[in-house]
Amino acid sequence: MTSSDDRLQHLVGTATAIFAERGFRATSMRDLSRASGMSLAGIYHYVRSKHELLFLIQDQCFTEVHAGAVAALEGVTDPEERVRAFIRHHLVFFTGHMDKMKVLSHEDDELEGTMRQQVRERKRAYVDLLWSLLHQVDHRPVNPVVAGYTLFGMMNWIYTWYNPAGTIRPEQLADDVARLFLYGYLPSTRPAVELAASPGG
Amino acid sequence: MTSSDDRLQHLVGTATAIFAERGFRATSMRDLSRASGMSLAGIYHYVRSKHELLFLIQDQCFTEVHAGAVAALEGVTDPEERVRAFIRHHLVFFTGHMDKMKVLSHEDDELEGTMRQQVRERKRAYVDLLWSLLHQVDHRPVNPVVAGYTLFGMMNWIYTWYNPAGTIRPEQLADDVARLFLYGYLPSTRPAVELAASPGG
DNA sequence: GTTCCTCCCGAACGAACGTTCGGACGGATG
DNA sequence: CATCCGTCCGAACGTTCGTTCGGGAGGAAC
Repeated sequence: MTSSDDRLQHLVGTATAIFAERGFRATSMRDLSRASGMSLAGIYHYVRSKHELLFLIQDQCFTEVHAGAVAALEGVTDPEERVRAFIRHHLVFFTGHMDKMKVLSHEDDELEGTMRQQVRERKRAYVDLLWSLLHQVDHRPVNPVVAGYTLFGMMNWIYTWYNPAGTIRPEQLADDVARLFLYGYLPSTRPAVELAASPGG
Repeated sequence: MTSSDDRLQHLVGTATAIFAERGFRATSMRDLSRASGMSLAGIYHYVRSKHELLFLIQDQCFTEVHAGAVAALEGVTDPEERVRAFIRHHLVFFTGHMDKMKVLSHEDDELEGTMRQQVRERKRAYVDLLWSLLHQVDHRPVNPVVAGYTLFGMMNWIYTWYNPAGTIRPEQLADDVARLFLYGYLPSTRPAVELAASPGG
């Protein structure tokens, strides 16, 4: 009888959509009740509090995106290609799950105590993965700490402007960001051909 | 008798600090009353609503940062240098006014109606300024829209990690980000000397 | 001395919030 | 049949919220 688990996941999904649209604080349990079809009190059968709902979203999402990144790196050996693979996976995942990722990015500071700690740990694991990738490519003059946070900024900021229904395809976005981060905005002396010849162009 | 204006600015300053620390929605008017030394009702002598307080912060800050950028560009003619000057100004201003800028970045979607519209216009003017700068440098293969939003992501994300009391100096941060955006993380074939020789190093 | 205006506040208002209480329903168990 | 347990809910509880009300204090105007 997984129907109980299904109901919980339905609730988490509804909460994700509304938290993303309206923000965590601005969303009331009555909003969630209305949108999920459950009664106000019924929600508390599945979840201890409103904060636990946010915790479930963030915990699941970090776990998912971390596992996805690890899988995307499998078999890729060239350090530069590994960075590119990380960026590509992050952005394709992000654009494919905008509401989850917006809740991850925008409601970063709402949890407290144990829940906060556990999400922080999952986040740390994911961030450390990028850190290790960045240290394994040659980066002469740039502070790698600044570079890492800056890359996350490039990628995570998209929840403020990217429209999945628009003309920019996720893979194209991922390639642009990867090229931007690795080679910069100005035309470099590196062969542009090798970049334009990437699959799916 | 500017003492009334002073009191208002004191209030706006207090609100900026608390909104930045706790978030707009999580801050109550009673919090502001306590922190500003004014009575709860007294606040409403200076301000029509809690939202107007947020509006004043955002409106003033966008105006200030836009004017600062225009001033920073004055006399700079080389297109590439103009982009670098914009980045440098944005980051030095940001690191120097972290609370204002956090409120600008994080509480972007809280206003409604006329106030929202006016802040949106000020923001538009500032963003358009960067847009025009980016179009005037050679950027062969990269989508300028993606590049512009990405650059803002690089810069605005710092409110999530940068510690002004830490070891990274604002000017160093600004130079790193500028170099990262223009030339990328990988060592380019451009002379690194010209970058290392920038003033203040 | 009366009126007016600016500045300011204690106290309250109505609404909305997250959460809990007590119990209803239905299938499984003995 | 009685009992129990997982599922679910209407109604309420206590709190906090943004805002308003009615008025006081004090200086300026006439």
